[in-house]
Amino acid sequence: MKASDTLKQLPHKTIERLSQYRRALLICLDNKKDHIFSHEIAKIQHITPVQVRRDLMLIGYSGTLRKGYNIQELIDLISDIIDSNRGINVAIIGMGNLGRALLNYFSGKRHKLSIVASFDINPDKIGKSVNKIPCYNITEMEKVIKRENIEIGIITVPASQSMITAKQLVDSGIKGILNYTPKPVEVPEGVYLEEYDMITTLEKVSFYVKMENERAADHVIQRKNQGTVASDF
Amino acid sequence: MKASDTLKQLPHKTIERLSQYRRALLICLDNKKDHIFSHEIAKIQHITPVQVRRDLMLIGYSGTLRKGYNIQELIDLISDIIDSNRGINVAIIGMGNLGRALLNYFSGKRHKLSIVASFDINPDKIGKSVNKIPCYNITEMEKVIKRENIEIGIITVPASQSMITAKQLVDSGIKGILNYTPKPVEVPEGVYLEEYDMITTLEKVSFYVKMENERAADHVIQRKNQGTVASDF
DNA sequence: GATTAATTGTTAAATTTATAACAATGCAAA
DNA sequence: TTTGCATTGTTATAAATTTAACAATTAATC
Repeated sequence: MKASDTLKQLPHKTIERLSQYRRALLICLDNKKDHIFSHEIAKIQHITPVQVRRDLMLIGYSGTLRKGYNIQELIDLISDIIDSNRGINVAIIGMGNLGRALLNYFSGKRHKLSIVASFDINPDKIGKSVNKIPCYNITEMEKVIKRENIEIGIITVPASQSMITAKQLVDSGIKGILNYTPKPVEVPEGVYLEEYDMITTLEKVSFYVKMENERAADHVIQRKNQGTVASDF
Repeated sequence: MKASDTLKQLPHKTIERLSQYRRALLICLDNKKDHIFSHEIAKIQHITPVQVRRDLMLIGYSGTLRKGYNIQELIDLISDIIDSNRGINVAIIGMGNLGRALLNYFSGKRHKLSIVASFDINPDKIGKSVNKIPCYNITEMEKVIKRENIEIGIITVPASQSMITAKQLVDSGIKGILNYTPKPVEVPEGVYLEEYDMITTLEKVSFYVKMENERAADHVIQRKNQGTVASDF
């Protein structure tokens, strides 16, 4: 089995963490250190050192005993694995606040992942540029996507438009879609889809805060009961 | 064991899906149907019907055989589970594009989860309102958080400020933090933290698109090789 | 009224993911 | 130089999550 085959079987969670390791390592580069221990990476990412070592084992990277991992080497290896050699072009559909936020956020962050176009229906936006990325009319989607060799589309239109937008993207030959609207879309086999709705994350935080509140309240009740029992003596 | 204890042990993934089910069900409410099958929910969420049924089993909800689940009942039950009775107040720290996007996105969406304040350091923003939510100076954070009984903070400041912001939130007595910056933060025990970096999701899509491209290229090579072999005869 | 097909609810099995255990190694201190 | 200790790499175990299997049941059809 080729090395590339092994990489194809990397656990999904490992892929996510590799992206996060690289991000953390890029920040570490500034700090004049050239090596980092598994427990240091782990601390940053709120996970265990074992998990870090196991992930690195899976991608075949070896550190130096009692010295840790070479930061630059590790960044390069992770980049080899998760980046595409020739680079991948991305478009954002919907230049509202979220679209602009993503555009600012990504601009120039990754060599191999470039946002090269945005789309909107608002005439005030069409024809202008944000961060040097031109905004096209949505009606030109297929033409631009093919011309610019765009493979990934990020959907940040209003929820009511998410499905039609996904269909347009698919019809334009897109390979992957990242949907930020709260309305799930459907894509045919062969198009990779990631749904990401921000309300779910907030509701999850809310749930665990609620749980913690209730747990704390229960403890108060228990202490009160104990107190009552004790005073009976 | 009390029913509430069972709920405390709901798998994390089930919590996330419950939030998503509710969102989907709320959309379905419009469509004049009053019942929905597990396979219909599953289709919307890109998961299997079994998973849906199993999640609903865990929260103790029973549907009607061959008729499905009552949409309104199910919405109400999920709300009972994931919402806090008395409601939870939320603040957004950082009124850039992302902060504004989240504010617009959430406004009025959930009864029990209200964004009640935002913070920034830009004098042009302080004192004004977006979607009727006032923007305060970050220096007033502790005062406002205590006065407004804010329990959750969403961090959308520039990455360089994420750590100091998290510390301020913790010092103000926050219970949960949702960090949207690419720089992980640290919080003490008892504060629930969810990191969400948008670049990880995009890089994951990118990785699987790359893999699919390589797989397709491999197939072409295989076909070519087969062709070559065949032509030898 | 009997039969068929579809759907739920639940237990069991499989898969995925995370953690623990520990041998091997080599740096640092004695 | 030797000893102790921290750290890696890896296998084994455990936990979490998903999927499968299937009995039970009821609505619709014949």
